[in-house]
Formats: sequence, structure tokens, C-alpha cells
Amino acid sequence: MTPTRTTKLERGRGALGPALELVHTGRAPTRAVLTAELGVTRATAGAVAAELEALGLITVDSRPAVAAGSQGRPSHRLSVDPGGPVVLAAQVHADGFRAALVGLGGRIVATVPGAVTVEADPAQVLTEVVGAGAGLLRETGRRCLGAGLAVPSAVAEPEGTALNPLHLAWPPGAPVREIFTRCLAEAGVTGPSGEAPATGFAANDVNLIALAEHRHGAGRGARDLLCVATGHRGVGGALVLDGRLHTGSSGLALEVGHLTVDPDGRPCHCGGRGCLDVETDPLAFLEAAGREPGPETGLLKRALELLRTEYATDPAVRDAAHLLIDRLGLGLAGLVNILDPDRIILGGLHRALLEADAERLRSVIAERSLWGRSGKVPVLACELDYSGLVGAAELAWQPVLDDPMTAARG
Amino acid sequence: MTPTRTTKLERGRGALGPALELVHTGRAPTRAVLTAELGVTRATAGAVAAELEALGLITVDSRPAVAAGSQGRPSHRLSVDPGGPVVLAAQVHADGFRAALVGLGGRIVATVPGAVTVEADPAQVLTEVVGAGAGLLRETGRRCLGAGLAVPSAVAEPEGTALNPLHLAWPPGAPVREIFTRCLAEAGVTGPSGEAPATGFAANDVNLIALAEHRHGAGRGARDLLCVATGHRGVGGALVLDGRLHTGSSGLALEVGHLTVDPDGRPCHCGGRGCLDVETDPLAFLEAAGREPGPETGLLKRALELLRTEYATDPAVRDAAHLLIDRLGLGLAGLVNILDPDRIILGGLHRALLEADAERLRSVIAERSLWGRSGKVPVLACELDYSGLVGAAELAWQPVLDDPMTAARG
DNA sequence: CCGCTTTGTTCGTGGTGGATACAAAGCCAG
DNA sequence: CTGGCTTTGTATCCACCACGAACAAAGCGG
Repeated sequence: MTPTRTTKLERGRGALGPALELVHTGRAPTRAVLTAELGVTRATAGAVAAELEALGLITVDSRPAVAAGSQGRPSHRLSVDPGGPVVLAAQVHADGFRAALVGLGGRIVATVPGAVTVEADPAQVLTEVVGAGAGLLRETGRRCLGAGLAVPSAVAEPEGTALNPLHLAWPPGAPVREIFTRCLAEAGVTGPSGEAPATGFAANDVNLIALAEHRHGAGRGARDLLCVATGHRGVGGALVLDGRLHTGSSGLALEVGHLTVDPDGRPCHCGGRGCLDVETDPLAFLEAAGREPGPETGLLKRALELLRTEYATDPAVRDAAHLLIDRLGLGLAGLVNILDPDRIILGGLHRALLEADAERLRSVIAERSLWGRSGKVPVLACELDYSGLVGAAELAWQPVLDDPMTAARG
Repeated sequence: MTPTRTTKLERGRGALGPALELVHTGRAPTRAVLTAELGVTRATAGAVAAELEALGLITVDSRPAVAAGSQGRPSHRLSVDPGGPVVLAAQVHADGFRAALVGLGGRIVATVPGAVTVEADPAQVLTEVVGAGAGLLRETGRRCLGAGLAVPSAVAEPEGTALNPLHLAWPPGAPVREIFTRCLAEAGVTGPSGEAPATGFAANDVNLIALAEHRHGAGRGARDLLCVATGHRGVGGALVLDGRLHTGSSGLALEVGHLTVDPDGRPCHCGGRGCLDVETDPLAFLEAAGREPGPETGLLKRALELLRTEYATDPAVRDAAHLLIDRLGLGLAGLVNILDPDRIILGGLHRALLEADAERLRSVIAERSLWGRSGKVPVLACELDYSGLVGAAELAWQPVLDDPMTAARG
């Protein structure tokens, strides 16, 4: 009889999730590092790595890469399996959408843009989106373990409804997660089990930018990461605490747009005056620079273009940028006082403002935050392409990271 | 030979901490409930309860209490051991201090107030404080497992320094935790091991109020608890996330005092105008009511007294209260938009304002927070006596809750 | 080629908690 | 009062996971 004893492959379940997360985020390039990061013995790390390899999630390469230079036996290299399973990720925005297949490590395997008519309702849009994603799955033949969606709206939890879908002809309160999940089922997209139809995840795009940057971009290693970004209109925020998105008790945390940054500023629909939302978004910049803002769509692109090309030459543009930097700094200082992050990353127009005059922004923050504390808070630019998309993928990967054994067994 | 097999008492280490926390917070009155809450089998829960009893932390009473009414075998009652070990807790404030011995469950076993001269430096004050606590320990003969201190100041982590000790003649940046620990060592106060000198914990008093209320008071069961409270001057905030204090990356989170709540308000030392800090504290109330504020110490008491006695009779007092309620509501709405708590509790003057006109406060919050969400956020009054003291004790109990086996073995 | 260092692997062990069967302690119906 | 019924506590066995120790492997340098 063959022995029925537990095989080595079945060992190491408990540390499986943390180990996969370390490889996924690039913090465990070798098995030796994995051993140290997990705080386990070499034996355990070996079993865990072998199991993840058997699940088809990572590859273990025993050949030394570049002769690390240190003495002793070279450690096996760990990396995400480039041919492993993927998740379906999608981002919807005012101008259309983009669907993608994303592997572990935030690698975009395949991606395709799409357009939708402005008047399309959520079901129409998401059918298109999921159709595009399913097309990519067919073309590539990859195994799919889940699906995530980024929307330009606050998403209420646990309902999964989009409360204020900006610039989309969606009814406020549309149950996007439910619709997304239904579209996935209709398209036959598989989920964590590998077979059952996928449960869709959906979240606000800025939240997902923060998540992606935390794991694969400018936020790596931060414990309390604050992300602030603009789209075409308005300002969004997100906070990652201890590696997890902080969405608050109903998913609506970090609505940072209505901090007062100019007591004499213009009125805001929220009832206040001089809110961050209306004082530091692309529209505010274009108006402050004395330009004709033009149509709603493309506001962000035009603002970025103006800042890039004429900041150095046109005093009106420079003054407008400085005005926005000052107001943004005030808002960020307020957030520093409340949240005390150890890193801030900026996206959209705010990122461009940071790059235009980082010193000015940092000094405003330092000046208006208590005890000069934030003088020490690094303020960085988002660095990932398609971070919303990658963040949506992170959402879908999460069940696999939490329990690789049951979520990824094939 | 006696068998060297593992005894039952040595089992169940992993679930020990969560189990103690459940009994400590009153969420596990019986062993059956403990089983359900822990999500383990009855066997495991039994082993865990037996171990905690053997450690002298809880008592297991097999006699049915009041005939629960339901059928089936009555479950053993679990409770904190009233004769068990204690921690030394102390709170320093403008008028003096209070030292206490606090058992599990937030029970104050013994307490004594103390006075200090206004000019006393931290070492003098804490020597007095620890002396008073050590006296209580001698009188009662209780075993001491740690010590915690509440101070009316932001406390920077990980340094443990008091940045802005209000109304105390302490130098900003005083290393209170270090001084506290030294005083404990000099007084021979024992710590978690039961023998080694205790490491002192110190934190901001509002943070500790939030922690205490979360575990034993109005915040029980909340997942994201926001606490806002006034002392004599200024406004403090605190946030408890998933049962843990959120102090931010450097301990300085929830400095909520400088949210703008009145664009036309008075200037604040922070550089802004109309900050929550200067618009809703006791001094602001007394001035708004047209009263002579008088000396710094006792401001809170006089404000509370005025509100209690003349709110119903003096229109000036009522108008002042309404003004402060409106401003407080604006500030709380801002915090709701950023933090999305599922409960808010108010202390000090803010608590009294809530009790004066809860409806007005709730409607202001609902009006100025996005999507009417906060209309559903309960706003409650702090309900514990000496919550700062109890919170300081929670800080000291934490190592025991995290690992009862090593922290409490006698 | 032989030490030296570091890494991977095999094998045994221990502690943790699950499953099961059984005993105990209450209520209720007869 | 006695025999179901229900729920809780307990004893025993066992699966699992990670640790420790010993050994093998793979590089470097003399």
C-alpha cells in the first residue's frame, strides 16, 4: 500500500497567505528572504514555497541569478508565475472603460480599452466591460480567479452601490457590484474556486489607486498611506492602514473633498465655502489660470497639458498653480492632523502640482500642520500606470492572498 | 514515572488572548457564549477557560445563576476574578491627579486623588502619582501587572513624549513615558511578568477615554468609534478601529481641533480661522453666553454648570449653546466624511451640549455630511466615570490580553 | 581539494485545536 | 418521580502545522 501519511505538499497552510503576499508585493525575492520575513524556519518556508509552486502561483528557480556576491549557498529565486492564473480587472471612467487581465505582482497581462455612449446605464456598460474582459480571457486562455471593478464613485458597503457616479448617466445608488456579478455570471467568468462563477468586487477608483500604489508603487512599505487624487472634477482620498484599505464602517471614508481650504472661497454644493473639492480640481485650475474650461470630459487632460506646457512661461498659469498648491497644502495639512499618515501620495492634477513645485507644497503642509510633524511626512507622486486597474485586480486577488489553498486549487 | 504528556492546562494557548478579551469586555458571560464567540469547539473553550482560571484571571462558576429560562444544561458562568491582579492607572489633569488600581473588566478597585503645585515639573508630579499608586498597592496587597498613565497632551510615538501638556508647567516634549517608567522602577511597581519592574504606558487622555468607552461604556460593539471631547481648553479626538486605538504613524492622529467650523470665526494660533478648537471649547461657550470666563482652571466645570442651570432660563445661554452645537455639528460632519465611523461619543462640554439638544446636533451633522449618511450614525454621550483612568488601565492590560500565558503567570 | 558559510531537505516531535462519543444537568410530560 | 429532550461539559483520539536538529548541497577562497 502507498502510505497515506500527509504529503509534504499539504503542509504549511497557515503561512501560505502571508508568503504569497510577500512574493506578490516583491518583498520576498528569494527563499532566504522569505524565511526571514515570515519569521519561520527554513523547513517551513521551503514547504510553503513548494506548495505555492504546486498551486501554479509562483515559480521557484534554483539557478542562481547574478551571483549575489555574498558567500554561502545562493538562495532560490522566487517570482510570480508569469503564466499563472489571472484576474479580470476593469476601470470605468467618464470617457469609456478599460478591461484587463492582471496576474500576481500587479502585472498587466492583456488590456483593451472600450468606449460607451454617455447615456448608457450601468447594466449596458458593465455588459460591455465584462464582454471585453471575457474576450481577453478567451484569447489568452488564462485561468481566471476573480474580478474587480474600479468606478468613479463612492461605493457604499456592504451594499456595493455607487452613490455619486460622476459623469456617468448612472442613477445614484446603482447596485454596481450586483450588476457586475450578474454580468460575470452571464459571461461565464470563473472565480476563486476556479469553477464557480466569480463574485465581482467593486470599489471607488481612488481607493484602488491607493491600494495598488501601496502594494506595487510609491506606497510600498508605508504603514499608514494617504492618497489624494483628482479626476476630471472633484477630489478623492483613500487610506491604507496596515496593508488594508480603510473604507470606514459604510465604505464612505476619506471623502476629503469638503475640507475647508479657503474661508473666502466659492460656494460648494455641500453647503460650505472654499471646499478642497471645488478649489483644487482641474476646473478650478483652468479658471484660476484664466482659461476657458470647455466641456466636462477632458478637463483633467487639458489642465495637465496647460500646467506642463505653460507653467514655466505664463505667469498666470504659475500663479494659478501656486494658488492651488497652497490650498492643497492646507487640505493635506488638515488630513495630516487627523490621520497622521507616514506617507502621502498624490495622483491626477495634484500629482502634477507636486511635480511643479514640491518645495512649496511641502512647506505649506509643514506650516499648517501641528508640531511641524508633517515636515517629515514624505509627499510622493503616484508612479504606476493604470493604477486603478491594478487596484481593482488587487481586490479580486485578495481571497487568493487570504487563502491560496482553497482559492487557487486547480 | 508520572507521564510527561502535555497536561490539559497547557492547551489552548492560541485562543487564550481573545478569550480573555471577551470576558474582560463582558461579551462572554458564560462558557457557551465564549464557545460561540471564539468559533471553537466546546472542548477548546473549556480548556481555555480552565487555563484562564488557573492563571487567576477569571472565575468559572458552575452553579447556575438565575435559571436562564432556556432549556438544556445551564452553562458555567464566566467572570473576571474580583480578587485577581490589578494594574496601576493614573490620570494627570490641570487640577491635580488621580491614581487607582484597576482590575480586569474596568473595575476600579481602589482610587485616590492627589494635588500638585501648578509649577511642578513632570518628574515631581509623576513621583507623587506613582507614590500614591504604590501606596494603594501596599494597602490592598494586590498583585500588579502593569501601569498606565493618561495625560492632557498629545503623546508622540514611539518616543512617548508629551508635546503640548495643557495647563501643566511641563516643557513641551517632556519624555513622560520614560519618566513614568523610572518612577515605577524607583517605587518597585511590578509589571507583566509579575516580578520585573513595570514598563509604563502613557497616552493622551481623550484617546484613553475612547478606549475605555469602547470596551466598557457607550462604545461597546462599535467597530469604528469616534470620540470627541473637551477639557478645560481645546478639543481632542480619538478613533478606535477594530478594537484598537488608531494613533497614526507617530501617535498624533485625531488632532481634530483645527477643522474649520466657522469661516468668519476668530483667529487660531494654528494660523487658521474659526477652528473647532477655539469655537467649541468651554471658554468659547462662556464668552458666547456673555459671561466672564475667569481663570483657566475650572473653565470646564463653570461651563457645565452654566449650561445645566441656565440653559432653560437664560436666552443668552441657550443661544450660545445652539451656536456651539451648530459649530460642533459642522466639525463632526467633517469627521464623518473623512472617517466614516459607525458611532460617535462625546465627552466634556460636548457631551453636555448633546444632552442639551441632541436633535439639533444630529440634524446639523446629517445636513452637512455627504449622502445623509451620518443621519444614521448614532451620537452618544460618554457613560463611564473616570474613563480616562480606566483607559489608562486598558493600556496596561493590553500585554496581558495579548498573551495571558506569559504576562500573567504567577 | 579542503574548509567555511549559507541554504535546502529530511525526519522526528510537540503543541494546538477539531471531531466524536459520552456524561452531566437542567426542563417537561406523563 | 421517572424517562425523554435539549444543551453543556469532558475525555480521547487524531490531523495539522511549524519547530529543531542533523545532514546534504552549492557557492567562495585559500
